[in-house]
Amino acid sequence: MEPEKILNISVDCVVFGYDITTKSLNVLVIKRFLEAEGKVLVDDYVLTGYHVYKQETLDQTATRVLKELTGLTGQYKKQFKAFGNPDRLTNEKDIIWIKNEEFNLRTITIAYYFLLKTEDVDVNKNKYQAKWFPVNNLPELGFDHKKIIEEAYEDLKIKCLSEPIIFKLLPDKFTINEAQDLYQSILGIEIDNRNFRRKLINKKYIIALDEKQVGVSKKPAQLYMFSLDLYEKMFKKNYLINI
Amino acid sequence: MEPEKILNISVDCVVFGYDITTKSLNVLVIKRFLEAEGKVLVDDYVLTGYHVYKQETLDQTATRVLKELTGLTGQYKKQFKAFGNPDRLTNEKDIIWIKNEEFNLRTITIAYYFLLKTEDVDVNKNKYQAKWFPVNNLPELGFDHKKIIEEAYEDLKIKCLSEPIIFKLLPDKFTINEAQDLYQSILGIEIDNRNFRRKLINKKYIIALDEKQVGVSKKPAQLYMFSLDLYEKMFKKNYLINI
DNA sequence: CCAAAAGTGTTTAAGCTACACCCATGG
DNA sequence: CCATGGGTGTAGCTTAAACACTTTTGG
Repeated sequence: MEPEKILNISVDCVVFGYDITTKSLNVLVIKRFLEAEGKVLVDDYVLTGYHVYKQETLDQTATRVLKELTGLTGQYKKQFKAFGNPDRLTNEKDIIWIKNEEFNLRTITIAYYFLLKTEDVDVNKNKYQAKWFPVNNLPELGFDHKKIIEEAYEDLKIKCLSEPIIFKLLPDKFTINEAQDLYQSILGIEIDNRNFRRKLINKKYIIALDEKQVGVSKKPAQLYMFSLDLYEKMFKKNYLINI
Repeated sequence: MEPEKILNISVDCVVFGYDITTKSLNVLVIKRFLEAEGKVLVDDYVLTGYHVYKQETLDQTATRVLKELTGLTGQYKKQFKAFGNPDRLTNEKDIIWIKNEEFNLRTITIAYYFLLKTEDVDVNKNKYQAKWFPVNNLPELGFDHKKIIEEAYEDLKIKCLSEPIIFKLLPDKFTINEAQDLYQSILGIEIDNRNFRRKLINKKYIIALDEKQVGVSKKPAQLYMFSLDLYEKMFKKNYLINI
């Protein structure tokens, strides 16, 4: 039996997945479709989310929602904002949709984002018809979910500059150029390869492995890994005022 | 008549006030006191907060709570986190207290912080018995409010390094040394006066006024102001990766 | 004239920016 | 042998960090 739900509080999850082959930062959304008397009433996408259970923390709700959607656990997650405007679920389509759901029209949602790799999710046999879209080319989205995604993306852009979270989006073993491509995708900028290389390789917590890429046509690149252990050991808060 | 409340969703406000004379970053809290049969049951402090009304945004709730407490409007505010652990209101004292209030035991709170000057609040004739405490020397606090304050403070520490929010804590006209003292209070560090001075004075949006301090014994210092207008005009996002 | 706080310069080191070509590999 | 992406070095400039004494003013 399902635990008791809090009907007016939900968690919504912005699942960011990086596709290393297409160099695309994507968001995982699910299909929302409803028809009646042969007419399509609702046909768009939404974020995955769910009510908070009476006996769980918000973090637990987020973890549960991600697992239900993707089967994954232990991924990087961050609570970034609560959305609670009175009109956030009151577009025409949303109201039609909510009629079919056990949903309070005045629901506040606590939004999280997750960082993972697109390849870790098997969207083909997904019961929610989950689908990846590039964060810069989103489909029509229900509720206020476009806004939620945009704010998650802004938070991610800022956070990736000061914390080593990009490695959550990369495979354990990656090349310098892959890391550069990722930054370029997230930030939408061009980075000088020589400067970026030097910067990364000089970090003691970026470890060159005794391994190179295999199975690539052309010159295989040196593989590196990120050591969270070393990062935390040498981490020193710097109070650089930069206003 | 009071608007309809959402009984399980509240907003709590961490009001930071800087006291320029004592160089202390303070938090405004209100008294919580209850006795029965001559015995003191509850005697501590809490943040100000209130239920969200059915027809208002979360930001509006926060603004309303601050106005109710201080009479002030238009102060800098930031929503920084939602707190929703199932056990966050279940300490012994909290349960006693909640019996007297129209409060759901499973309430989720959206926490905001405000930045202002202690002198802008008249605590003496405050009906909530509001009181300032240094953020590093807080009294006993009810609910999970100690944790909320600590997380607000952490957010403020990070944010003041990259955004010109300290000027919300200073008078319109301030001296360089006052700004330095403020940074030192917030961050708990010592800053070299010559380096700090040069840094600030070189900013085009820090404007030297044709005015000096008056009424001070000893040498009166040059007054400056912060121009938000100029700041925004010259603001250029820099994508410095610093991991 | 004295106490107190304001204000001032220089040197060194680190790190960012800009910039163009050769190399190694697999096919 | 060639196409492709991997990999490399330097010089100039900006900015941070470290450091101690003089000046101005009100009382």
